[in-house]
Amino acid sequence: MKPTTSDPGPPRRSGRPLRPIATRTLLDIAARVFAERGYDGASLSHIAEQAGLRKASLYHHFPTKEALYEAVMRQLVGDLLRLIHEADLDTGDFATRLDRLGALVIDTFAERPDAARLLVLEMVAGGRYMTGPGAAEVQGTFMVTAAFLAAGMAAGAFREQDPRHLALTIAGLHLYPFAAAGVAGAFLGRGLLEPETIAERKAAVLAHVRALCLPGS
Amino acid sequence: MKPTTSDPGPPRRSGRPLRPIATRTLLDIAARVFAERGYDGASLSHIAEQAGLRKASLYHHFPTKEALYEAVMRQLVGDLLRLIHEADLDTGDFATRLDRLGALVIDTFAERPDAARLLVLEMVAGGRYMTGPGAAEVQGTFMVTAAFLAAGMAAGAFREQDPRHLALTIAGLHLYPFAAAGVAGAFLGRGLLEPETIAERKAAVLAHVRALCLPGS
DNA sequence: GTCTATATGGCGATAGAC
DNA sequence: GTCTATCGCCATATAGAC
Repeated sequence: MKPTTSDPGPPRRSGRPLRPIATRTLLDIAARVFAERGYDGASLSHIAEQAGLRKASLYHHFPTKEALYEAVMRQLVGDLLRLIHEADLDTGDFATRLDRLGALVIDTFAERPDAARLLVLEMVAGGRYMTGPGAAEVQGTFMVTAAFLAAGMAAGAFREQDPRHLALTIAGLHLYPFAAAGVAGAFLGRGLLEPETIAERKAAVLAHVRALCLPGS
Repeated sequence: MKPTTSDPGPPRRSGRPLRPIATRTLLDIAARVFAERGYDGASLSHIAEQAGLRKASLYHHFPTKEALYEAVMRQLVGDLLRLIHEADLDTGDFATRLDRLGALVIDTFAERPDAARLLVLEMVAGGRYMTGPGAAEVQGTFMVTAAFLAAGMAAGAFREQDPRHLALTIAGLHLYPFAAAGVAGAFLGRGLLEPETIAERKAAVLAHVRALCLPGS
């Protein structure tokens, strides 16, 4: 039945690269798949397929699935922290800095839809990265945020309240709708990531954060 | 060391029940495991082990893993919706009803830590249940919330704003800290589910929601 | 740097004894 | 209603050709 000689198999001949792939490209594709299906639900076969190569070829770039995932998370968190540092959040009055930070976060999640999903999946279910290499970064980000809010209160610019719970609340109202973009979009009747919806959401979030922080009008 | 005579294999001899398990107990255990590891990460072996029986025995209670998961989600959503209906949220002025609803949600998540995790995991990653039997319930809950907020605005009790984005924000500030209870507790320096922390969080959330909804002090 | 082919293990699910 | 035993499949990971 089968040609007994060689039968090179279904897809294509072996041999040379044809089209080598950049590790950075691989990371972006893997990030998308991990964000869509979670760590356990994302198979290397599927990631490889999305990247246009074979599962075994992934092992040339990363030694294990865990290592690939950790690289994805490391790059994501690194990008986000760099972004925050580049925006100068130390100038201007407290209300202005509040607006700038909020707009920056919304724009970032709008441009990288996987970011909120990956972060929330990590914090909720996994801790594959956060309980480990990323723990310090996450705790640090919360601490910095709480410190900023406390400073605003001490300066009399923000209403007096528990800065840690305020930080948790602000994180939640930012992260959740983008992490659950599908559900949110269905509720809004229009994709959350469409430009008009993004603009709506940004205006709403800035107003919400102001209402939470600034003294009564 | 061990009685050498029979050595019936690792766990215990075959045969009769010894201790039959209630399906409701099984659902609670499965809910905990699904909440901790996600759908794909939760193996039937592990669920069975937690329940004190063998993997194959689960198939007497549920025909497939999907069916078990759907039963878990159905019970969870049912419990939550029943709870909301039992609390009479149609009496009192708008500010009071806002407080009652907030306190109810916090108390619920405090008592059932898996609830927020499962809901967020569903909305973020899966949609195994929500894109299907549960879609209507979730959308309906958002609609009802938005309608309540809009009614408060029309009555002049709440500040005029987009009720849909306000509903998303309130959902996020409620859900996220409980869904990410581990991260939140590490940041707060004390477990989020300890009674003192719960009381703190409840007071903060009620104040936050009031600040978002009520006109400037 | 990508491929084919394969090793090994855990998964969901089934059969049938007790 | 639970058990032991097993099936078939797909997962991660490895070996080695080109």
